Amino acid sequence: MASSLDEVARQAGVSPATVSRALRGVGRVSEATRARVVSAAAALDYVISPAASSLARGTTGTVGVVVPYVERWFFATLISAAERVLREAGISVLLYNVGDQEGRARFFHELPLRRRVDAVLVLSLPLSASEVDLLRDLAVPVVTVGLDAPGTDCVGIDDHAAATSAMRHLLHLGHRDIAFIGEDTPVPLGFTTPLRRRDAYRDALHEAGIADGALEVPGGFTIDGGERAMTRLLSGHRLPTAVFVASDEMAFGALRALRRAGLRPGRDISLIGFDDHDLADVLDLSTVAQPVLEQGKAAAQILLRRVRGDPDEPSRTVLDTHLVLRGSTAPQREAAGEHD
Amino acid sequence: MASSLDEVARQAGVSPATVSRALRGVGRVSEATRARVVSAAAALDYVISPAASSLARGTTGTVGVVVPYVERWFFATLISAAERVLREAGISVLLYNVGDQEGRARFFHELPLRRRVDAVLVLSLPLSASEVDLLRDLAVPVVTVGLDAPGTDCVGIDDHAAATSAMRHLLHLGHRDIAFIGEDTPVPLGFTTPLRRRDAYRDALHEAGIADGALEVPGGFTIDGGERAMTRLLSGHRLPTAVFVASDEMAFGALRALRRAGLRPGRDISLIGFDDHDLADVLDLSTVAQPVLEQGKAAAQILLRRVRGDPDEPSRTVLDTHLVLRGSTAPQREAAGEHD
DNA sequence: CTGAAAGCGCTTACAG
DNA sequence: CTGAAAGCGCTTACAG
Repeated sequence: MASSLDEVARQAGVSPATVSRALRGVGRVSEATRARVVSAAAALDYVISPAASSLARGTTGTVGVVVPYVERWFFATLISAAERVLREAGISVLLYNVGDQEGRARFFHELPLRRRVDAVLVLSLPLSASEVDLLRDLAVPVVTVGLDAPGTDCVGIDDHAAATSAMRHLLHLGHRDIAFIGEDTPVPLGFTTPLRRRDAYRDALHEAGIADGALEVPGGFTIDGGERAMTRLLSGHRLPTAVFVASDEMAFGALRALRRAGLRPGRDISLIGFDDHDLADVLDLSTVAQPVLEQGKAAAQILLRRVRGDPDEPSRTVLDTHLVLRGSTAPQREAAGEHD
Repeated sequence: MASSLDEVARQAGVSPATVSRALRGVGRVSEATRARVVSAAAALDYVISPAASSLARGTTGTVGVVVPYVERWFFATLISAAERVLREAGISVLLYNVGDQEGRARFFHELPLRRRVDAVLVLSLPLSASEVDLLRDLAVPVVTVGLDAPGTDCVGIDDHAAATSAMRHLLHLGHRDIAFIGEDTPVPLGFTTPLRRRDAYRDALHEAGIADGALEVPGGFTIDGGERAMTRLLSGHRLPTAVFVASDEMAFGALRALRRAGLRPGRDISLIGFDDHDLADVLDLSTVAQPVLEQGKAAAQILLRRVRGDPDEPSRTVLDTHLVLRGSTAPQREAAGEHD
């Protein structure tokens, strides 16, 4: 097995150059010759050597996909959508999962992508300015999802508008005592998602004339973090009647905290999440739906265009979101919820 | 940028061969020479060309990870664990997500892995006999998780024993009318997981003297499939008092069906799943926990050993499972549940 | 310890 | 339309 192009050439009675052309469909090759080459290649079970081809051509037919947490639904779904588009285009996907600090530091230090890929897809991996520079030094197209990295093609949603719709929903239900579970730790440049959702929370309160009522708790965008945040809210001196949680997974954790406290979402306290996770429906969680598959797909398609040489200016693609109302949000009850 | 080994050689005043040796730490190179080479490489920001190196050496420093559904928690978690081990060992991971029929057919037809990887990791992708052969033709080590593919290193759990523990739990609680949601469609060779869990279900009933009480519904291992299956059970002429669901995600769907029917898990009907999904706790679902991260990690470590030339016979690694009891299972109530 | 040389398996102008 | 030749950037016996 593993016969070479030269063997195919010998078998077909032509030169290696002709085999190369015939098999890739480039240059002028007579139909008869092409047929001979193709059947010789088939007979020998010939497979091109990607390394040799890559060395000679200078491109790799491979892209790098960088992601912080494959194991989380959001990222796994993005990967799934992107990988599909790329695979169907005959492009291989190198996966780098670098959510933890050291993994990420090492990734940017060693940059295993160097000379290995034709393009890079960064999926909601917070990037510092110097990290953006490092990626740019790769000298290949970079497409990002959920970031604002200068010089890259950006795919995302309007986080502020989406979060605002969640807040308006709660306000329309009569809630005025609304808490926010999100992230307030300083985040790397360009990863504005948590901040935008928080700003929308603040702005909505402000707009409703209850700006001084802001109650924000960090949840770290994990299930456990969401649970801790909600537990903190439950043990605070002021119990909100509703909570806007910046991600569904944090909201799942919050639901667990409620269950443990014997409280029923919707009835005792309203909860709205963000994402429309696969399981939001199972948990009866109201949420802001964002098109995750579509974002992964769009990003991959842009990447394909870039790999094929599209010279346009960096693009910005903003996809739509919408509210999905379920049992976890309900009108504020007249009597209850007044703790202060 | 992208300087070559030759430039480093010139800069360091040595031959390319010496640079190659010095940088990779093979062969005899004097300390002084090595230092000169290293600093020249650093000064030139030299990065080896993977393609050239791979072509010259015949290995790729890359492994292929094949998986049916990245977007599902179980697979995403396996990937995460395996990718980490491999990345930390300096090995790149090519991801192939081929759950759908066509994608999978095309994958095995084109075998994009050929000449591209040093080894393959197959994560719970049902393989037919001919597919196993195709992988073997790759002539690289193959490690599998959750399969019984001959000639490969297998990592997994004892599905029969694990499922038996779930059944025993239900039987101990006094349930005798126990249904099973799993998969009964013919599955490809070697993917015995669904069958083993089903067999354990049947065997347990048999052992308990209620063999004629088997009630099996297919759920396709998806959330929606689980919901449909449970809905079917709920509309059947015989309502079980407990259900063993062969995966947590199907159980989540089943929970949704229960909620829609106004039934409460644990009180009205007992439910036990399989996996201990991240969200099983949030949903208060009793389940059989299997060590997913550990399986991914173990598989990757075996893969590493193989890549490094371990000539041992194919190995079989079986990891432990354990019951996790939560609110979705409860004792059979004396009066209720008698429908037939 | 170090270098010259061949070779890994393709691709691509350049001729014809 | 087809071929000879150089080149892509490493690695590895083989000498010394």
